[in-house]
Amino acid sequence: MGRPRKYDPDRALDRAMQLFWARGYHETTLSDLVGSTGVQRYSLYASFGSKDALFHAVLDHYLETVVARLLAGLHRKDAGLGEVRRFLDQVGTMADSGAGAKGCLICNSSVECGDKREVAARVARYQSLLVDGLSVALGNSHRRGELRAGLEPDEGAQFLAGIVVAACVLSRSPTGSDLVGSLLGVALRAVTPVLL
Amino acid sequence: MGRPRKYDPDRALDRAMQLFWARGYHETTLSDLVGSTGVQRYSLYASFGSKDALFHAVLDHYLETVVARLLAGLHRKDAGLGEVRRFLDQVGTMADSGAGAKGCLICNSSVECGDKREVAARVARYQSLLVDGLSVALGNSHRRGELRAGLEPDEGAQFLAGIVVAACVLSRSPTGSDLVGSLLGVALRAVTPVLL
DNA sequence: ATCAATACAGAACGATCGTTCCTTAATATA
DNA sequence: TATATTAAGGAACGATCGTTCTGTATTGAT
Repeated sequence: MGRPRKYDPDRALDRAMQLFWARGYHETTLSDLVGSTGVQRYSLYASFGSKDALFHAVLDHYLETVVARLLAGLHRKDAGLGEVRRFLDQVGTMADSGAGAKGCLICNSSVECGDKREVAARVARYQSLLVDGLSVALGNSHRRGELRAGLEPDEGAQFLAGIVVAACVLSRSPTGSDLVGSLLGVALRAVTPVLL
Repeated sequence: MGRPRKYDPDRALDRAMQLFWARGYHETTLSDLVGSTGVQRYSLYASFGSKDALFHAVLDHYLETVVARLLAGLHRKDAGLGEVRRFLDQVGTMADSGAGAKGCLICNSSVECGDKREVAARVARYQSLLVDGLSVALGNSHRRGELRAGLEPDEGAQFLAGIVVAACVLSRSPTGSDLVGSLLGVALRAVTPVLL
């Protein structure tokens, strides 16, 4: 009953995500969101409650779409070093996307407002998704003898998770993105056997 | 001539640095700075010009004090793998400093407002200081045969610079700081010879 | 056709931001 | 001692922030 809404909330959520991703939480204003989504202020509040609540919804949306898609390969039961390599390649490609690289929304938000409980929870979830996926893949690799000698799968997973975070952060700065190639290359070699 | 100022500008700069470091640019207000430095608004403007200008001065101050002290060992002419190890140990200690870990002011600022020219310039300077210092040390190590076979010094320097950035970023989140140990440990092993 | 319910559109709100003005106090110099 | 100069202290400014209110339009149900 009542007048039907003229906009698609999911579409608005996606546009809001792009904005927060590119500009960060503080530099994204309600006016920006209104302009980019085409949804009026009041309607945004009716749908999401507040700027903070919208931001949290955006973080969840990011986890469910961008992160899930990126980690899909790693969470396969039989994932191995091949999936790890493909995953790192994807990260490298994102970092190489030029001057407009936005990095990772979760990593950015962790630095910018990680002291807020609701954000910290999403950051924790992101990190555990990342570490767990890598851990599964490296565990399989370990059993198959594809892993660097002396490297525990969990240790390698924590290491590579850190590498990914670094790649995301570095990709946001013009001078930093030059480092991503070496970072990912050496990291991958560090987990693969010497004779492979 | 004229009334002498009651405060020490350098002391104020240092207090301002602590505040920006802990809270970031956007969440640090002029009122916060007045409260923490004990210097009145007008005097802050007289000394530094604006919030932005103060922030840039703070970044320079950070580079000249915190970063310079941290990199001092690496920039010694005869620096080698020992200095690299000590440097990474210091980074790890900073990351382990508990829940109140602030990470690195430059890395934080790069993520939060790296799109501003004045900030990007400091970020670039930071990254080149880091890479150059590591490059010198790894170059010496290479000549002494202390470096992992097949690893170019410059490539290793870029790799380790990325590791440092990751450690700084991860140290700001409670769940991330758990990863720093593995990150630094595996990274150090990745640049040292297998039989060492 | 009428009514209840919902959304739209935009004005307007209080709070807070960075910044500046104004008065008073304190010093160096003449 | 008188004066010029600079800083302190605090009120006040315009702008912009996130948020809410008001009136109108548009639908489903009775």
